[in-house]
Amino acid sequence: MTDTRKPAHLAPKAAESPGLRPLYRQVKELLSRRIADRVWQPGELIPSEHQIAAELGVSQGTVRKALDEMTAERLLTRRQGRGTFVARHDEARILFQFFKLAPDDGVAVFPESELRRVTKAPADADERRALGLDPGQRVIRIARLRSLAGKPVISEYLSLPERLFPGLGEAVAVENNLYDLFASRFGITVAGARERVKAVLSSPEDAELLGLESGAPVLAIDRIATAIDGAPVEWRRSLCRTDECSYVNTLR
Amino acid sequence: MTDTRKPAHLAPKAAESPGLRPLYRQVKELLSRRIADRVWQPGELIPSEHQIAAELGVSQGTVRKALDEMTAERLLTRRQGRGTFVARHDEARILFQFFKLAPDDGVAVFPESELRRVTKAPADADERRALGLDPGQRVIRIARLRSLAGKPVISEYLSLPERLFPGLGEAVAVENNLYDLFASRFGITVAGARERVKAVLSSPEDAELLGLESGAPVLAIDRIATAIDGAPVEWRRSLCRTDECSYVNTLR
DNA sequence: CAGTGGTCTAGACCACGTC
DNA sequence: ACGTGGTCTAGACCACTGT
Repeated sequence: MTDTRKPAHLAPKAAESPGLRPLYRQVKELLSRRIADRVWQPGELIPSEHQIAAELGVSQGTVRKALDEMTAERLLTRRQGRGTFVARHDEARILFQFFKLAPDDGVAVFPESELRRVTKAPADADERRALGLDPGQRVIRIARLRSLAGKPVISEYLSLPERLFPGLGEAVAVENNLYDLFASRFGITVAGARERVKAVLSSPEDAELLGLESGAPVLAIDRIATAIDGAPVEWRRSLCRTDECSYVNTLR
Repeated sequence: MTDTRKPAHLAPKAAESPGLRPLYRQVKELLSRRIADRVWQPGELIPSEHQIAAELGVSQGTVRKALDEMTAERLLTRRQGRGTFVARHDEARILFQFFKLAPDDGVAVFPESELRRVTKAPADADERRALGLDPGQRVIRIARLRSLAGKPVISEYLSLPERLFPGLGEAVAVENNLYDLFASRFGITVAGARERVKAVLSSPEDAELLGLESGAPVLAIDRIATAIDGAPVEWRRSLCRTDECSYVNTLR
């Protein structure tokens, strides 16, 4: 702490502007930006509440409220006695936050993945709509087969904006945990997603991949994943056989 | 405030017991019990933070933290300038919290419901497992057909422990919003649920009800709903055609 | 032991809704 | 004007972690 300048980026409270935001939200957004901009990187220990409070010229309680909300949004993890860390996309987190398919008997595990294809092409209409792209922008298309306990369960198709993932293609072959790869190689932290689930009849190709008779019913999960700033960064369609597992959702 | 006795039900902090809980959690559980026991009823205005703090002999900040968590769990709703209210199961809340089926184009609406059957019988093995019942305990079975914009979309089968819902059967015919009925007639507040979703082939009966060819794929949603205290109070199985709507889930 | 996050307190002022 | 919840502060002590 040799440098204790007060940025005073924050409006103390009663600014005359009508669209007024609480101090702790300003703190939260300032700190979120540091994560999004990789000033603070995944897994890193960030300064203590005291230090941040002193740096920004606000009270520790205000910083705490900001950090609490960021922790609730899974941007941070806090450990009493140790400090506050930028959250990482480890498999345990993915499993809890993003992977909703669980076996009907037994405990959920992270699936294995077999890469089938990686291609690049101009985004089609569906991809442009899902990812908010302009005509002519290109996407990377990935097809892979995912298995639980050695049995193929998910045939998955992803579309990624090529602009956000320059040079992806080799790395995806070896990396099973894609969101961790997005963060470590491309600086893109997936913060949330919206899924639409339907029951459909499997295509002949997917049925064969999954070891089903052609025309068997499968779950179709359409996901649009978004980064910290809310921008869409991935569109994926997962076709799942659900004879021995289910899409599990807890409503609270 | 003529009565300012301090119950002192609360261990101030450093009780010698090892399984120690923070004060605000003790407050939260005490207040949650008042809702579960209907001392405070749905829609009712509860005392102000100040009054509760004085009654329990804790600071306002501690009460606030308890109320904040209860609000996050949708037990309460707070309105600045008005006060804090016990949450009600109005249709808007159900739609947001418990009804995940949304049309692919257009905005989500609460479905209409047509009652098909109400019967009572000893719980079968599946029902006993789902609802935690002992052999011999009875259930109420309800079958109904639910529609969006006049089109049948969900064929639904419910099993309810008869012990919890004495005399249910007539009321269910007129009431579309079941969880509101559970609360107002039987004092049971549904607080959460766990759903398992699969893709299956529809039975001939369900296909006919939903206007599908026999064997068309449908979404099967298995739900176990729990009350404030965590006890299972409802098991339902919903078979949904998803050609024009989807099961929508937001991951954060 | 020092440093961290976690809890708790007491009090101030603000924004909102009602009277 | 008054009472409500919402924000912000300052400081105390506790519980946990590493040295």
